Amino acid sequence: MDRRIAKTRKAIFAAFDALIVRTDYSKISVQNIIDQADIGRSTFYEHFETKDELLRAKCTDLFEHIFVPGGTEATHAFSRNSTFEEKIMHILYHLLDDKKVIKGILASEGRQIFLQYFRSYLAGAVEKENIRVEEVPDVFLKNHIAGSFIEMVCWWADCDFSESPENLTRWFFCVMPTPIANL
Amino acid sequence: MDRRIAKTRKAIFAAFDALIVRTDYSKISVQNIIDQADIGRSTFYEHFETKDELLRAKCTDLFEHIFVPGGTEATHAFSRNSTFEEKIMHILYHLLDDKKVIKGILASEGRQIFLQYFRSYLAGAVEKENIRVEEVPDVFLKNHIAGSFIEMVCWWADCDFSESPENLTRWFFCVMPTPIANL
DNA sequence: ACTGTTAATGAACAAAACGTTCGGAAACAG
DNA sequence: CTGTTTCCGAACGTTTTGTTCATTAACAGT
Repeated sequence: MDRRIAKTRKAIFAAFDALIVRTDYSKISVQNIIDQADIGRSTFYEHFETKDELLRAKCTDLFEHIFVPGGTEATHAFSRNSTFEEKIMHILYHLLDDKKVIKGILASEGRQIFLQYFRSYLAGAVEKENIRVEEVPDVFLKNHIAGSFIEMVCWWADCDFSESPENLTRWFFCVMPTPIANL
Repeated sequence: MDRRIAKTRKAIFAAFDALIVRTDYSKISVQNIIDQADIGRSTFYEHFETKDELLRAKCTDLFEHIFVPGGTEATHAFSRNSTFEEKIMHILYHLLDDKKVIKGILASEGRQIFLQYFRSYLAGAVEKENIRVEEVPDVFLKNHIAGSFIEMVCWWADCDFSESPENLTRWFFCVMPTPIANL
């Protein structure tokens, strides 16, 4: 509503993005963000209690865009009736959009918070697919699928996203247990 | 050699263990460790430059015991001629020995450092197995195997290690791509 | 047992980052 | 036009950090 609020938030997020691509998260002080955003000290604290909370807000922002169908943008649609494979690829394409920021976060101490959000959103998505593998408990399997996917993305970021989402998706299904290929 | 050094190091490690099982890593100050270990302030800094370095030393200690065959103790032997499956189980049993500390670390901000060490030791172990899956690059596959294993361990810790290493091992091979079961 | 070396002590210090407060200026909504 | 909300930024107290140093105690080798 109030343009001032939106403006300040935007400036803070932009400042954070600018800093995270070139500085380790742990080395970024609140003052750095304030300077980069060109706002007053108390203003920052009126918006976020801590630096971590800012990162959390950033993650929410990021993953809402990726996982929530009715998001503001319709860049790559996440339609409810797409296959599991299509959903996987959809996520990878989205991550590619913010690759610099994501690589920055993953390479820093912000990684943990980021992965926590990633995992929780991903768990929701995996939950919806009805996947079974004989002799293996469901919770175990779900953790394995979400976990492997996350590990793959981390690996992807490590090598600067230098593989196509198509390749990743194909390989991912190759290393999944046999029953999953048939979806 | 010098008993004083060994004594102090031991006291610091013990203090760290005692604190990590009941306090989040990020909330533990160097002073806390000093108080718990009952040593002088400067003494701590003569042994470790930072709290993180202490955690790293702790991780080295932990994983050397698990992964290096010629370790001081021969509790569970990690013989070179055991199968991949046996090695997996061996690691799980070792982790169980320190479950409280490991759970503490994994639930805190120390998680990242811990996992970094875990990953690097594990990569070495996976490297030695000659594993292939058709159509999938080796580096990808190795990352998948090490990554899945780590995710499994994190999940295990999350549910308080309330599953036997035997079960975990069995399930783990169930969800691995087919060619791996034949080893 | 003697002796030169090394470690432990803890008070004191400077520096950094944090999070809060507050009075005044500017922007907002209706 | 007006009452409300946000922004500003200097100032402040707090916490934690990592270092210094003179003193005391423990050690290893002969």
